[in-house]
Amino acid sequence: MANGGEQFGLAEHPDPGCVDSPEEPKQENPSLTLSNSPQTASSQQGMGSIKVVLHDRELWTKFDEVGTEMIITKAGRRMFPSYKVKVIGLNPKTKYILLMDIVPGDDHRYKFADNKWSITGKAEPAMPGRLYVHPDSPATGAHWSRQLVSFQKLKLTNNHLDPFGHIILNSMHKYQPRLHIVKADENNGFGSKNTAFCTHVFPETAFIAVTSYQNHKITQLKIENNPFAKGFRGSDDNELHRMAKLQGKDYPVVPRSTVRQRSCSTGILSSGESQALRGSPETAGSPYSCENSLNSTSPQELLGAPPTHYTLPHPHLQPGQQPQAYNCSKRKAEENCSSRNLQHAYKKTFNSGSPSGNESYCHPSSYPPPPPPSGISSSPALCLTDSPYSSDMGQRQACMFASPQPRIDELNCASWSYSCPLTTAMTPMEPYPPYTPHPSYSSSPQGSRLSATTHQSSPPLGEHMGHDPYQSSGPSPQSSQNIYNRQLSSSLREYPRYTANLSPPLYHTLETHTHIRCGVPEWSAAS
DNA sequence: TCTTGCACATA
DNA sequence: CTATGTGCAAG
Repeated sequence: MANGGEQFGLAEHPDPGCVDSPEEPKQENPSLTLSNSPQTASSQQGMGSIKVVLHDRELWTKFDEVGTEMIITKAGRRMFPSYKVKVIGLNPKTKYILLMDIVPGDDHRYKFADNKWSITGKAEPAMPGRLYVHPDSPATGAHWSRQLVSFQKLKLTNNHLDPFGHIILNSMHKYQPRLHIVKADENNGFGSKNTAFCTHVFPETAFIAVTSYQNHKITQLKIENNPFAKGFRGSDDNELHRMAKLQGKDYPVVPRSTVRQRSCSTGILSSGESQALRGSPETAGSPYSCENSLNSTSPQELLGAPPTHYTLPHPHLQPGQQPQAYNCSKRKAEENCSSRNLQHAYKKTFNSGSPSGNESYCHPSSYPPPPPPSGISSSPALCLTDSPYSSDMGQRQACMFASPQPRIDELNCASWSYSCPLTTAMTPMEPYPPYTPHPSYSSSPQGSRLSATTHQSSPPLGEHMGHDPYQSSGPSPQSSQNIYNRQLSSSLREYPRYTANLSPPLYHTLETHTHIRCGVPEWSAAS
């Protein structure tokens, strides 16, 4: 993000067709899915035609230009702007699970000094990532398409022992939210082999987690745009009154009607000084997405799944990226991706290199991925299973898992994270210590919500990206980004023990190591 | 840096 | 009305 300016600077559209243009009137950025391999499984799966548009992209862009910060608290704090998307192209009758996770944007620790963000060291070991399953999941394509899909209730916490299923993050670290759409059709249940899913990343939603705001510009943007912070808005007069009140003086309050909010306007940022300048309209568009469908059934395979770690392209750095979606469908490892299979398919980013480049990645599903050289790859996998718990029998649980990294810390994390049942199964396969399953907490009555953990590891940034480049042929994405895929496990298993625990709200966490790299060296915020 | 209680806001 | 989400400032 922050760094922005770069990416946007020019908005070139690499693909005409694909993306949204910067100027689009609204914020819709269609993600494009383009499918690379339409005919492949993906198309069959129907995941290839899915487009995701980030709602209120302009607002996100305003924050991003300054260097978005999200407060994290022990109790859990919502994100603002809220992550809401419009999903297009789903099969109306097919059921899907929509979920989010938030992965490290890089492996740096940041500090805010001299009115700007800079790297101050290496990131802490990633916390176990958790998944936030949209409460409506699973639901039909018709349902999801009917209105905006809001992840507004998702909460962020800095409590590594959080019992509520909130997404755990480290303060002063950069993160990238991701949206995953998993096909949950009955005929294609999680357990089945062909579970397909696609991932969408909007680079403009990247942020640095903080316990208190660092950049005053961000504070102002939050106050101006978040209805719950309306109490802090006000005309100057109001400000004075408010201040006075705080000091114990009670003066009549002036109507603050005058708040100045800006609408989200134009893509250009208004904030006057936006610093960076990224004006990038482009981002809006679509994220890159990839689809996958897996066949692998065995846990092992799952585990073995390719590490998908992908790194994100630096969004920020690259100028004109256009959002595009990539689809990768992998049925079998052999198929599409097979060649690719590099074992790890991951996307690489080239940030520096090609401005417009984008890549998509496919992951081979079937091969166990050799760990990336750097060792850091992350390979999250998704697994879905039907859960008995869900209110609806049919509900499924979704979990992401990835092979853990060898790190101790992570291991530890794993221990406290809730693990998905599948995990267990998988564990054996994994190179690293297994996850221990943990009871899930349920917070919501409905069961629809699951949380999983993903472990993130931090890879060496630069390097591992490079390695295998597997690039996708696709068009280059612009703003949104990439996607990676992972496998889904087909097995449906039930784990009795979990059952009990899983109460209605199911939170499952699995660990996955994923690491996204956005490489931005610095976010400069600007200013 | 982070936590806590507060006033003020939404829903 | 209640419950909950905000940033602030004090600790």
